[in-house]
Amino acid sequence: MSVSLASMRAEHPGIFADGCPTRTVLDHVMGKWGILVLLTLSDGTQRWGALRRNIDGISEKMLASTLKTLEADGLVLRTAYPEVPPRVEYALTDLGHDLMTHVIPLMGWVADNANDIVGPRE
Amino acid sequence: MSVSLASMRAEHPGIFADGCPTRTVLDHVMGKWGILVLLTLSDGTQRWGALRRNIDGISEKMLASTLKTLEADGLVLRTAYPEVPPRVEYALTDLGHDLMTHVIPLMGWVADNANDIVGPRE
DNA sequence: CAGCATCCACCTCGATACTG
DNA sequence: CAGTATCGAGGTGGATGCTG
Repeated sequence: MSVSLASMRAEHPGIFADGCPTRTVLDHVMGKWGILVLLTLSDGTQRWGALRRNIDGISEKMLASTLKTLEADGLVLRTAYPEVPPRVEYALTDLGHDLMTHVIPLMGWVADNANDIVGPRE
Repeated sequence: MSVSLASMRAEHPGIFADGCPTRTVLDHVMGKWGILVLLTLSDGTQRWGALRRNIDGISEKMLASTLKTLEADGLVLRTAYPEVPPRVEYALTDLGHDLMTHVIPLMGWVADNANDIVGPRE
């Protein structure tokens, strides 16, 4: 495991350069909604409607496109049941869970420190 | 330290809701450039010109506005020396270093897995 | 229920030029 | 060297209405 940008650069030359895959991952995962979707799914499999309700402020359009991107990235698994009415469930893949292993502590830090950062100003 | 979204919600009711400070922090830190600036600064104090060169693809405008936001957030410290020619140095604050403690491992994971995520498709 | 299609307002961002 | 000012294209994302 790398412990600094310099050591990461030593292992992966050109890392984080323009056009590097890491940039794409960053854009997908770190975007406005990506993290919130993944975070919500880290609580367990959920249906479309549940996601929509649990992620405050997200529109159907953004939920759909975010889920599609994350599914294509192999972080989210979509399972549609051929029933009437339709039922579709979303869950994290193993890769997604692995990612959240690192993201959850970060979110914990953000939750603990958000008021110190934003609070004094706004 | 929380280990799940549910436990975070137990500690901080309304966390990650619309308008919650965590949303603002997420937008600042996780934006396209915020993470890259913080990551570059985690290697140590750097001057404006060095940052511009080290962060591939960033424009002067975005570097300026990103630095201003992060400085206002208390994550980055700006020090201007009253010299001719001007010299300005940027460094992480203690809060910034604390944040990067959690971000660096995540970036390591991204570096190791980016090809698995993006590679097969693009 | 779980979406997709369309429209469009905003806002981010890059390019360029200029300043102390 | 370290920025600021201005402009304009393009993308993000919200609102609405419709479908299987």
